[in-house]
Amino acid sequence: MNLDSETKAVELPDDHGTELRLWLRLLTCTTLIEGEVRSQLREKFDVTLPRFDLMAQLDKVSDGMTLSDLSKRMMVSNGNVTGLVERLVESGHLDRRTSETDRRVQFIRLTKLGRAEFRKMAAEHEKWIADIFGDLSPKDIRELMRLLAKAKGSAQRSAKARTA
Amino acid sequence: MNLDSETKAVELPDDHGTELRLWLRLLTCTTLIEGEVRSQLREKFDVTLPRFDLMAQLDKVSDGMTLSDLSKRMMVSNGNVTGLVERLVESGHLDRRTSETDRRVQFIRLTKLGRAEFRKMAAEHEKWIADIFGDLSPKDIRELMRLLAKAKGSAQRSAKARTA
DNA sequence: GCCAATTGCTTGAAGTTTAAAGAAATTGCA
DNA sequence: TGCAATTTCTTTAAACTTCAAGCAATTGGC
Repeated sequence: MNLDSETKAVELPDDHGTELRLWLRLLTCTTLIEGEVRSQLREKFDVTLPRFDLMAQLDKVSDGMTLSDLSKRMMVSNGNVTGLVERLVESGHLDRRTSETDRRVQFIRLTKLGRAEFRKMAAEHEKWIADIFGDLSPKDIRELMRLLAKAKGSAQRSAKARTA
Repeated sequence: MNLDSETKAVELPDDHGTELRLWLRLLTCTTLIEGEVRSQLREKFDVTLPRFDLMAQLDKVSDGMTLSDLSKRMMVSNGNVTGLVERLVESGHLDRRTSETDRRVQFIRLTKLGRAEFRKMAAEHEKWIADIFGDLSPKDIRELMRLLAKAKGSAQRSAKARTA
C-alpha cells in the first residue's frame, strides 16, 4: 500500500474546485448582464425583463404560439406564462385566440402595438448587448460561443441522465 | 458615393447579431444549470437556491457579515436579503447580533446547525457541478474561465460608463 | 454642538417564480 | 365505443425579487 497516495486522496477528495469556480463565474457574468439589461429596460421603456423575453419569443414567429411552446422556450413554468400573458393581453400587447381543433390550446400573438413596441425596444437592446461585450474580439466571441455550446450540451447530458 | 455600401448599411445597420446570440447562449446555459441545481437542492435537501446561496456566502467567513455585505456579494437588493435572513433565522440556520459600535448594523452568522447542514449540501453540490461540466476538458475550462473573466470586465466597464 | 447628508436596514406594493394540484379536452388503445 | 393516460392550461400557496419610501443611527462639515 502506498501511504502517499492515500494521504493525497484524503486531502484532495477528487478535485472539483475548478468546475465550481467556473460555475460561479458563469453565474456572476450572467447576473451582472441581466441586471444591466433589466435596469435599461425599466429606465428607457418602463418594461420588465420577463415581459420583454416573452415578446421576444413571439416576435420570432408570425402566426402565434401556444402557452406550452412559450414556457418550453423560456424555460419557465406553465403557470408563470399564464400570468405573464394575462398582463400583456390586458395592456394590449398580446392577442389570444383559442384553437378551433383543440379547445385546450390558445394561440398567442403580438398585436400590432405589441410588435411595434417590441421592435423599438429590441433595436436598443441589441446595442446595449453589443456595448456590454464591447471588449471582446470577434475571435473571443467565436470561442465563447463554441465553449458555451459544449457546456450546454454537457449540462443537458447531465440533466437527462439524472432524470432518466 | 458608393451605392453598394449604402445598401449594405441599410440592410445591416451595424452587425451586433453575434453579441446578441452570445448573450442568449450564455443565458440559456446559466438558466439550464441553475434549474438543475435548484431541482437537486429541493429534491435532496428540501432547500431553495437563494437560501443555499446566502449560506454559501456566510460559510466563507467565520465571524459573520452584515446585511449590506450579503446583498453586495449576492448582487441582490437589500430588502431581499432582509427577508431571506429572517426566514433562515426562524429555521435556526442563522444567528443575528447587533453591532455594539453602530446600532444600525447587524452581524449575521451561520449557527452550528446551519454550518453543518450547509457543508453537507455543499459537498453534494460540488459533485453535481462537476458532473454538469463533465464533458469539458481541463483546457476548455481554463479557456472558459479566461473568456468569462474578460466578458465580466467588459460588462462592468459598460455598466459603469452608463451610470457615470 | 448643530444639522444636513449619508448609511444600514425594514417595510409595502407590485410583480415574478416555482411546485403542486386540479380542471378540461384530446388521444390511443382495447 | 369506453375509458385510462396524456396534454394544455389555470389556480393556489409560498417564496423570492425589485423598487421606492421611510426610519433610525452615524458622520462630516460648520
